[in-house]
Amino acid sequence: MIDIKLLRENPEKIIDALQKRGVYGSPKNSEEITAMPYKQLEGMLDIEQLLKLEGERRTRIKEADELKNRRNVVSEEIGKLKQKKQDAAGLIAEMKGVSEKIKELDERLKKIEEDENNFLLIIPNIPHESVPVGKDEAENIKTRKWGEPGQFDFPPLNHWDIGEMLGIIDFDRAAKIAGARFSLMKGMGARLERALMNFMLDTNTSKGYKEIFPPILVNKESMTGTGQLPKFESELFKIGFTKDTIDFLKTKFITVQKNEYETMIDGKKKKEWIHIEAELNRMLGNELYLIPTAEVPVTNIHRDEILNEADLPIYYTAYTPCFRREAGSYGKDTRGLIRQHQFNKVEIVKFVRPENSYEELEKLTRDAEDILQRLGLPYRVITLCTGDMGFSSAKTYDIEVWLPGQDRYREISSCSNFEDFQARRANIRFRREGKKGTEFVHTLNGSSLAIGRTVVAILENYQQKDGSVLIPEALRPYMGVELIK
RNA sequence: GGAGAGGUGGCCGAGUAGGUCGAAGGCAGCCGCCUGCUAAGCGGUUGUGGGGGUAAAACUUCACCCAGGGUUCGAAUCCCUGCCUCUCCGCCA
Repeated sequence: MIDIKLLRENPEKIIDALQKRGVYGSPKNSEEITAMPYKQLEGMLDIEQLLKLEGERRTRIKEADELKNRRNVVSEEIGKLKQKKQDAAGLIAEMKGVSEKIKELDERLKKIEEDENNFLLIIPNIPHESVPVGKDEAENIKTRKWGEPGQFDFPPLNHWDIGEMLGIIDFDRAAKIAGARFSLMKGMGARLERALMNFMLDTNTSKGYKEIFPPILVNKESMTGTGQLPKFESELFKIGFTKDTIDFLKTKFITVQKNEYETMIDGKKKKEWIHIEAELNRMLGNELYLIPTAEVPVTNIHRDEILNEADLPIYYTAYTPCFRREAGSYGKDTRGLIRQHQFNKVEIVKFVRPENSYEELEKLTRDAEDILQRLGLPYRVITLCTGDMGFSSAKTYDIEVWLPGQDRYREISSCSNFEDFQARRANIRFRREGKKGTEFVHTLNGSSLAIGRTVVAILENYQQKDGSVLIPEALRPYMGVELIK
């Protein structure tokens, strides 16, 4: 979330950021924004509208606070009068009116704050000044390269062919069990997943990352904290009813907010009441989401906490399965392990002081690269441009691994500094030694690495002419074999 | 799933026949004093967020005693709903 004070004082900075990301402008439905800011999800962000909301918010606060002050003062007087057994009927009558007025104002204020907050939640982060300005992935910058793509004296195969030939990946049965974009790993394939997970976790913990094994179902607050919600709900798997279903039911029942029905209790007919809208909201509030990345539960470990300066930096690493709907990528990567609804990943997450978060981003990226180096997989590092960066990120490096079967580099890790964007949403603060007040921490994370894609890289880079696959040396202790054949 | 108990400031812990409670007391922390040093002792001080105010402070005001509603002139205190924790019974990996 962006800082509302920054918006107030330097709106041009926010506008500039949105322009660089290509999402600034007046939406067509501007008259609807106040009521439903999320209607802008696919469109442009009209900052002037937001400023108007903010101005109104402050006016209303002033009005309500003055009345509340009056109520507090007079109520105390009434108390004193009553103790002295004196008459206070006049004051009480007056306060009755004041309280009603306050209630009215508070309701309006609440609505304004909801609208404003909903708006703030869909504004992306401000890119760091070092991020190249560009409109899409074509303008990303190749930052560095490690290793050279290997030369093969035979035509290298795709990983799915290798996997099926070796009998270690079974896509057909995975489709039978679950559907498209799922995989079934068998024998040395399953073993390879497990080996990579342990190898990555061991490597990270040896560098001081604390190992975490978090819940993989999380609530709405956690998803909002890291930025997946409200904007990217369609990317997530959800347990229970979806928002669409609830919204549909609401439109059906909205005219009958209170329903009476008969029920049998102890053999007697009894009338009961139910608030349908309240019930639906409650159902929606109880939903859980499958995590798309360990970033979500791990970053939310410290949600609503005030950390000590001495606790920072905090380094975590976590293995989790990850779940993604991959809506809107129907034609892409339909074969193989590249794009799955469920995949494994080892993640690293950092909570740091603001002044060294960029230094920490470099270190974090190097730590992710180190895994690839130890596995002997050639890669390059890409600095994403403003138009290609994720919603929550201020700066992102993608690491792309060389895949001979596809004759190209493919993303295997994404390392980002979110600055205080997530910390503000998730309310993660720290207190400086000897200073009053609190500050938001900076959060960072990166994959180290996506395990499924690492399997792809190993199969394709280490394939042999006879169809077998050599195991990288660093992995042999975990695999127990040197070769899959 | 059934029965009961409870959720108060960094921690412990008062406060439930509603009124001056942001909240007694203790611990921890901070600042002084004292002491050769440490400890003990003495005095003072210490929450978060929003609004106004300021160059920044000072200052001022509102809100916050799990969350959301309600009753009331007024709620930590009363009522409803939800969430969480604990104990017992049942069930279960």
